[in-house]
Parts: sequence; structure tokens; C-alpha cells
Amino acid sequence: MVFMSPAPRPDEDFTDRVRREWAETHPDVDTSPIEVMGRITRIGSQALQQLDRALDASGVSRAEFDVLCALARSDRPLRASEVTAVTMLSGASTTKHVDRLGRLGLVERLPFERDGRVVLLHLTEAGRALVDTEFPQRVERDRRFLEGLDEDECAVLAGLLRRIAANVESGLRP
Amino acid sequence: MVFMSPAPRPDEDFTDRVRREWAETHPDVDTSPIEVMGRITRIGSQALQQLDRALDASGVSRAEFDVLCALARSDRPLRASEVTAVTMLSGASTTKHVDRLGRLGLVERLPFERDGRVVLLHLTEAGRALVDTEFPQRVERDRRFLEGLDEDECAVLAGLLRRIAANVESGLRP
DNA sequence: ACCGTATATTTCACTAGTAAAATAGTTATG
DNA sequence: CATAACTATTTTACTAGTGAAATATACGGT
Repeated sequence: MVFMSPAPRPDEDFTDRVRREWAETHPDVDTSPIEVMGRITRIGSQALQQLDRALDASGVSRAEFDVLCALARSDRPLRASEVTAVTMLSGASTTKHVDRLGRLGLVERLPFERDGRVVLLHLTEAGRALVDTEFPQRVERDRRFLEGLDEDECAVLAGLLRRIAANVESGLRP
Repeated sequence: MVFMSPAPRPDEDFTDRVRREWAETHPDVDTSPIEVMGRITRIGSQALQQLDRALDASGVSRAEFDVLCALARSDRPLRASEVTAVTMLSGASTTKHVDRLGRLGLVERLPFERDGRVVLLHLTEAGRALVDTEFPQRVERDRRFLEGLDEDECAVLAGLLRRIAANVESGLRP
């Protein structure tokens, strides 16, 4: 703890420090994309970690909560594969999460008459109640991350992020 | 604080769809923070997944590559705890990564004379060579995510993200 | 010098997530 | 009406990451 941060610069954040260090050791590399992408990945990871902690008390993990939310905002039961498509996790994970959420009485599996391979998932009353109390708190926590930004700034930010999101999604297709 | 029409649009992205579904089933909740935070977490996760795939050929995982980068951009050997501080993973993970990177001949552990508890980590020549070839490619992939955004737009984006990053880091402390 | 407390790293036992194989059901084709 | 090819989900065997205990060292007060 004595000399962890050698040069405490006043307004330097984590990303600034990383770029400065690269600039000193690798001056030939133009690291400017880190200014945006480094901040996005760091904010994303930290926000998700804080969400994990906030959900501890609810008894479900973030991945399980994502499953509950997908079902809660749908007006119909969803197939397991539809849930998998929105969670960015594997189908194997969806099976495990639904197993546990089923044991907790938050989700039920239903057969789908038209196609016996399909499992339809729907929230129980308890599952819906959990989302109804946890989801607004989740949104409020996100709102606190935006504190100090006015409506126009958020709109500009959202517009720019939308364009990056489109670039990233297109690079995801194999 | 509603910056986007909740109505369905032809060029609706993932975040738009999520917000529209919430608006339909939970019209009482103001989900506008998702417009920014949802996009940040989604872009972050997908960019990291794509980085994982890109690193497959190099023989080191993303977490291991992060360790190598921390050492490569430092002008001196780092303590294990200093590496842990920048990777956002646990100290136990750092031990495992350094074990494997050591077996691969990319990193070496050195004793620190002033304090026998401390392990100093430094790159071997092979480790430095790996970063020197992989890191510029990594930055280039990030640059492609920003395609279509001009320099001013990136600067605006970086400035707004810096303010969010400060909010998020401050919430991480307690 | 000695003891208790603090710190840095590693080890251990466990959990979450995955890819690929297995299972079960559907559809198209001859 | 077979049966091959395809699809949705689950199971299996494995890997990565973790918190907490263990280990080893340092340091402050007396």
C-alpha cells in the first residue's frame, strides 16, 4: 500500500492511465480506440459486477434474473431457445438456470403441442413478483450511473452507442 | 427523460426491442437508463467475446493476455497484487494465470529483496514478442468497432463515458 | 528481542459456464 | 411409410474463476 500508484495524477482515470503507459512504452501504436472501447468494456464489467452484488439478497444470480426478465417482458411463454438468444449464454446454461428457477418455484416448463421438442417457459406468480420488485430497482441503479448527464447528453450518447452496437453485432456473425 | 420512441421501428436494435417490450408489459417503469447502460453492457460483452475468439490462435486466453499487457506497458516488473488490481479478477486468478504463463515461458517470477512476501512479475522476451504482435491487432479490431464515427464524435463519446466511468467506480468502493 | 497483528501470495474446495455428445421429436424425400 | 437429415433441449465432462483458509513474511509496540 506504500507505493501502489507511483504517479498520482489529478484527473487521470483508469483508461487515461492505460493509454499513457502504452504511449510511453509503445509510442508507435495509436491507441486512441481505447479511449472509447476501453471505457465501454470497463464500465460494462463493473456495472455487471455491481448488479451481481445487488442481486445477492434476492436469491437469484444475474444470469437467472436475466432469464426471469426475458419472460417477464414477454406477453407469451418463450421457448428455451428464445431465452438463450437474449441472454448471450449457451443453451446448456439456459437448461441449468431453468432447472434452478423451477426448483425455486419461479418458472415452469410447459410442453408445446405443435412440436414435442420445444419447451415453453413461463413465470409463476412468484417469479413475476420477484421481477416486479427487483427490476425497478435495477433501473434505478442504472440511472444513478448516469447522474450528472442531462437528457440531451444521454440522447447523444445513446445515438453514438447505437452505431457502435451495430458495428459490433455485425462482426459477431460468423 | 424518454429519448427514443417506444413504438416499433424497422431498424430496431436489441436495446430498442428490450425497451419496447418493457414499455408494453410494465408501462409504469421509466426504462430510459437502459438506452445507455444496456447498450454499454451489451457492446462490452460482445466486444470481449470477439476478443476471446481472436486470441484463440495466440494460445493465451483473454485474461492471460491482460496480464501480459499490464506487464508490457509497465516500465518495471509488477507485483502480483498490482497485476490483480488492473485485471478486475481475483488474486487467486492471477496466481493461476502466472502459473500457466510461466509454463509457456512468457512470464517469470522474481523475488523482491525488500519484502519476501512479494512476487515480482516480468515478461520474458517471448512474452514481449507476443504482446508486440497481438496488441496492435487488438487495437485495430477496436478501431473497426468505431467505424463510421468521426474524431469529434469519438471525443464527445469518450468525454461522456469518462463521466459515467467516474460514477461507476465511485459506487464500487464501499 | 518477542509477540501479536497485518499483508502478499498460494492452495483448496466449490460454482458457473461451455462444447460436444446424447436424446427426443420433426420434416422431407424416395 | 421408411428413413435420412434436421432441430430443440438436456446431459456430460471439462475449464475458468472465486472466497476463504493456509502459508510465509513484515512490522509496530513494549
